[in-house]
Amino acid sequence: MTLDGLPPHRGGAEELARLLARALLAGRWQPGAAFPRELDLCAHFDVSRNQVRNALASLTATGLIERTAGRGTVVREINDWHLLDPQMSEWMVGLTHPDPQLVREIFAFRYSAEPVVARLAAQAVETQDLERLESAFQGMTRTATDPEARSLHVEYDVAFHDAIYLASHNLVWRQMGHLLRPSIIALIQGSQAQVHQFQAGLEDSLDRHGQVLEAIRHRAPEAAESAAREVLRRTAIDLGIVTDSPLQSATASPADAEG
Amino acid sequence: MTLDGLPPHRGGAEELARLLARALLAGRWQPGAAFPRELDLCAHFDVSRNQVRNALASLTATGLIERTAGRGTVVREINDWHLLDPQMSEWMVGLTHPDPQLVREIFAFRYSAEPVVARLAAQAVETQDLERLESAFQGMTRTATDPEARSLHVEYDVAFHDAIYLASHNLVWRQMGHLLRPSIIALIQGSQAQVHQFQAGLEDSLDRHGQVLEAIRHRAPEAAESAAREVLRRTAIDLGIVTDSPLQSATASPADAEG
DNA sequence: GCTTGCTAAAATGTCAGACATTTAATAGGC
DNA sequence: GCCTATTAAATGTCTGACATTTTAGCAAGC
Repeated sequence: MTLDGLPPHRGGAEELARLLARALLAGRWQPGAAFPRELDLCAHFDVSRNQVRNALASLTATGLIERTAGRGTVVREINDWHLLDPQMSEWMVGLTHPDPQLVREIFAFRYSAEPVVARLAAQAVETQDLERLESAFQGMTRTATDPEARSLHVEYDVAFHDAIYLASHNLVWRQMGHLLRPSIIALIQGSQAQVHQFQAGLEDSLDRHGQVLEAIRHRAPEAAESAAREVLRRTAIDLGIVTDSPLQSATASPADAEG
Repeated sequence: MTLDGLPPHRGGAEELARLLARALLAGRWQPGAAFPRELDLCAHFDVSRNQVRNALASLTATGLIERTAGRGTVVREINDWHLLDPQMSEWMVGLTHPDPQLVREIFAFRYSAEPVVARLAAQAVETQDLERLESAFQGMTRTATDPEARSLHVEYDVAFHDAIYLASHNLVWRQMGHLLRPSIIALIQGSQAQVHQFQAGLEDSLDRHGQVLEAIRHRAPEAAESAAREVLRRTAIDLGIVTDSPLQSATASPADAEG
């Protein structure tokens, strides 16, 4: 596979890295396949070798590619990707055709993790966290009825979930807020077709979010945990993931992913 | 703070990055403080600017430092560290004096997450996963009685827990196996003093690990979840973390970390 | 025929020096 | 006193040459 069709780029090595990363995330190269050589990239994008090397260094750090002196650059398989790297999340945002498997896997993770995080949040929450949660929730409410403000609504949605992770007051958990962004964005893109249905579901979704907020406000761990689970059930529907126990369906049949 | 006392290094930029990272992890510089300039590092370690820049690029990617053209390099605070980056875990291994807060935070995470992962593992486990688990458990058993083989025992311990994460068959969860290594290593180092007590506790620990294995083998999610929790309770004791509800104590008092 | 070893090619890795850009401090003019 | 140019200091970038690692090919020798 060559570089044909990849758009030109303006700006530094970051832009180039983003470009290549998104091509990789979209599955443009098979795992194990050879990645273009440095000089070819220099020629194709008309940039210095320095920029190419910096960009490739980022891709290496996120586990997308593997480089060996003398042999060249090869594309790594999806199991080796550092999905928890914030950089990776940035690259995923706005991906026009995200890998459906990736969306499912990330959601399955959230479905199992987020209730626990909500429980922790209810135990550790402080004033500042509540302010964040309330602000985000109010933003969601305000932008719910206006179809024009959908992208803004998504931002508040991300902020709300991120606030839950932050409220856990754990150094590790709070880093995972990044994962929300691509996941929620994918949600919004997937449901572009059925807007009416979307509007109907929004009320339900909003209500469930509110219950999480209330549970955390009252420092009720059990309630927060189950309320968060309810939110994610709603999200599963919107994502088009099988409605009953999406967790099972997403994790119990990876036999073909063993290689 | 200068570079005085940092040992010389032989070998590439990776070694240099490791050296600097461990100094940062050990708290040699205060958050927000200025990090040495490129040319100073070149002079002190007698390496090319290229190597220094490559090393600093790694530190930037893991969120340890922040660089700005013209201003210089500053040390970031612990909240911004990418604790989930595999690179970071590598750097942490064998840290002689790990930050106690860090150990507590990582353990608090494991305490909340690992039971859920064990539950998933019991649902998604396959033959290959069971083989990994059994192999690791047998290794733990074999090396339990011999005080000489303690470091080997730790390796099997890490392998056992990693196998649980792998058995979840989720792309996100399975990446977190890295977090185990520094956590478990810290455990072994912390209990170096009371060896007798250690030997006594080992039997208990081993027994609890075995119950997790059995629960997963029988595909019993509930049992796996509570068995995993029991393992971590034992670990909490060995880590010297407060025995009752370590989760609370580790997360409910971060008021001083707010800045 | 098989192995061994040398050689050459191709790829990534490293170096050194000059130059560009960004930022902050400083001096001067009004 | 405020605004603006100048200067210094730091990181960022470019370029060309060279080093190192890996692979493949080919040839000599058993």
